Amino acid sequence: MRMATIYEVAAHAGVSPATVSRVMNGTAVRPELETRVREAIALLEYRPSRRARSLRTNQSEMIALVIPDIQNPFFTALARGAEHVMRQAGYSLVLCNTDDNPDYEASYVQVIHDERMPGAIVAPSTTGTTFLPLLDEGRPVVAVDRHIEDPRADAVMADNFAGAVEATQWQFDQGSTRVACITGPPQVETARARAHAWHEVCARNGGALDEYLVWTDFQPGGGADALDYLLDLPIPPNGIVAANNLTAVGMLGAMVRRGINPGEITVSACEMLPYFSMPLPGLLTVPLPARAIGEHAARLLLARIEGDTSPAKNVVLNSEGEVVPAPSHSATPPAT
Amino acid sequence: MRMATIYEVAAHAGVSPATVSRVMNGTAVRPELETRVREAIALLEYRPSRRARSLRTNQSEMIALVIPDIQNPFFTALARGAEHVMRQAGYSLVLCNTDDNPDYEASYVQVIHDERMPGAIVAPSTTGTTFLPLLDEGRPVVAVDRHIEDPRADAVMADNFAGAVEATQWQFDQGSTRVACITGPPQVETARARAHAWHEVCARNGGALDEYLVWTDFQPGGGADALDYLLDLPIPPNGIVAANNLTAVGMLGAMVRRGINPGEITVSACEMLPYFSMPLPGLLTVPLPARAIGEHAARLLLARIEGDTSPAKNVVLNSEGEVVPAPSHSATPPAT
DNA sequence: GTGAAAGCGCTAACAA
DNA sequence: TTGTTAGCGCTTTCAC
Repeated sequence: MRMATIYEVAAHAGVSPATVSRVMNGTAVRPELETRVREAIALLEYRPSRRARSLRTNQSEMIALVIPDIQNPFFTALARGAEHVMRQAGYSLVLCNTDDNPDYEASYVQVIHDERMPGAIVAPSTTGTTFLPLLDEGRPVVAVDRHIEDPRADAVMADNFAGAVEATQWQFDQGSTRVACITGPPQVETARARAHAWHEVCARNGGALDEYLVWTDFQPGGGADALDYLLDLPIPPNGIVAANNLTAVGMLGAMVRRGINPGEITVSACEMLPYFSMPLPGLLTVPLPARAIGEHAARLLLARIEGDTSPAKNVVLNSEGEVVPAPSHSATPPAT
Repeated sequence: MRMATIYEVAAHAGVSPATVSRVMNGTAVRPELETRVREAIALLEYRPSRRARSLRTNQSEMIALVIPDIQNPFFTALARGAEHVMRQAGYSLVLCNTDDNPDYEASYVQVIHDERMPGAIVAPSTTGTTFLPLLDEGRPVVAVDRHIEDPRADAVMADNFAGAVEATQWQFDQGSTRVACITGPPQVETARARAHAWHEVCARNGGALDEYLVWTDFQPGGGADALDYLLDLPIPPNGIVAANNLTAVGMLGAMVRRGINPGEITVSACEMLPYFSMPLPGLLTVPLPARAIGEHAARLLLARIEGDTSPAKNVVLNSEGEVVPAPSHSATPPAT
C-alpha cells in the first residue's frame, strides 16, 4: 500500500507543500488553511517520512546503545533506564551488542557513522579507542560503566570504589579475618577499582594477602573456579568479596556444590542478579545503580545533542542512584 | 568535521557520481576507473550515507524488536539471538520495550512506520491487533512467544504445551499426588497453553482440582502470592508447576521465607533464570529455547524482506530449539 | 561502460 | 502568511 507524501496532502488541501510542512512543524499558518491541511492529513493518514526529514535537516532520532552483553542483568537494567528517558524525548535506541569483541564494536561504530546517528551511549569493552572516530566527527558519546580515555567523552559511573569498600568492610564487621576478593580482568576498570578498594580495606584491617586476590573473566565460570582455588589454599579465606554479579552467582553455585553451608563462609557481592531474593545468611549485596546510570547517560546525551558544549562531565552515582560530588577514589592503580 | 559526499569522491577521481555509486554497489566499471575511485574513497574516508540511500531506494537496514520487558531473561535471550542473526545480515535492531503497555506498543508501531522500517519482530502484549496496520502496509511482522491473530503474520513459538506436559508429568513421576499450577494472566496465550497442559496431565492422573490452578501476573510477586494461597488451602498441594521463570523465582523465594525445606514440595518450572544453577532437590526446570526463537524469527523476517511471499509460517520449537513438525496442541482453550 | 539528469520526501531560503 | 524553488546524498533510467 502506497504511503501519502506531503505533495498529495498539499494537493488535497489546495495549498503548497511548504504550508503542510509548516502545519506539521508548528509554524504559524492561517487557521483556515490549517484546518484544511489537518483534514487532508487525517484523510490520507499522512505521516511524514522521518528518513526524508532526516536527510534534509541532517538530524535523526536514532541513537546507539553499545553494550558488551545484553544478557547481563546489569546492562539490561541500564538499557531499560536509557530507553525510558530516550523514548520520552522521541528517540529510539539501536541495540548494539558487542560480546566485548573489539571487531563488533568497530562495526557498530561504522553503523553509527553510516546512519549519521547524532550520538551514542557506550559501555566500552577494554580500551575505548574504538569510539574516538565518533568524537572526531563531533558526535557526542557518553561512556557508561567504564571510561573512554578522552576529554571529549562524558561518563556516568557507579561509585565502584565506595561499593567495594562497603562490601569488604562488612566482612570484617561480620568477624571475617581472612577476606579474599574475586574480581574481573585486569584490563577492566571496574575490576581494578573494586580490587583496589578491597586491598585498601584489608590493609586497614591487618593486611591484604596477595594470594587472596583472584582475577577472573567476570563470568560465572570464573567465579566458580576462583572459589575452588581459594578453598584449596593451605589457609583458605573465611570471607569472600565478589566484584560483580556473575562471579557472585558462579561462586555461590560452587559453594553449594561443595556442600558448604550458607554462612559458613561470609560472602559480599557488588551487585546481584535481579529476583535473587534468597535471604541467605552471611550474604551481603551492594547494589549498583544500573538503571539510574542509563537514565543519567541518556539525559546527558540529549543535552549534548541539543547543543550543550560545556566540558565533559564525569558523573558518579552511589548505590542509591544519587550523584556523588566527586568520585570517592579517582585514581585506580594499573593492573598488577 | 564534514563528511565526504559522493560528489567529492567523484571529483577527486575525475569521474561522475554515478560511477562512484557503481563501484560502491559492485556494478561493472572499467578497472582503471575503479582503482581511481577506490583511491579517492580511501583518501576521503568516504562512506555512503545510509539515510540518503534509504530515501532513494526505499529500503533500510533497521528493523524493530518489540518486546514487553527487556529485563526478563527470556526476552533478553531472544533479543540476543535475533541480534546475532540480524547483524550478520547487515541489519540493526531498534529496541522497543513496551512494558506490556498497549499505548507504548502503538507508539512504537508509529515509529516503525515513520522510519519506514522494512519489518519487525514482535512479542505482542495481549491482542496483537496493534500491529495490524503494519501488515496492512505490507511490512512483514514475525510474532514471537505469542501469536498475532492474522493470517499474514509469521510466528515462532516454543512448544509451550509439550513443555508444561513434561513439567507436570514429572511431578507425578516423582510421586506428587496433588499437583498445582501457577500460571499467568488468562489473556496471555502461553499462560493458557501451559495451564491447559497441566489440566490434561492431571486429568490423566486422577483428576485436576480447580482450586489448584492460580492465575497470576507472571511476575515474581504473583508467584509468591500464589504460593501463600496454595499452602493455606485446607488440603495444600505437594507439587507445584510454575508456568514461567518469574513466577518460579517468586514462588521459590516465598518457600524459603516460609521455611520450607527444599524437596518438601516438588517444584517444576517452565524456564528458569540464567545462572540460577543451584541444583535444588525436587526442582525440575524445563528450558525454553529463547535464543533459538530469536534466531529463527530473524531468519524468517529476512526472508520476507527479501521478498518471500509464501503463506505465513507457524514455527514451533522444542526445548532443544529444534523445529517441531506441528504444534503438539494447537487449540488452546479460552480463559476460564 | 560512462555521464547527465531526474527524483526519493522533506525543509528552508527567498520572494511575493 | 504563503508559494516557489533549490537541495540534502544517493541511485537509476536514459542517452551516448
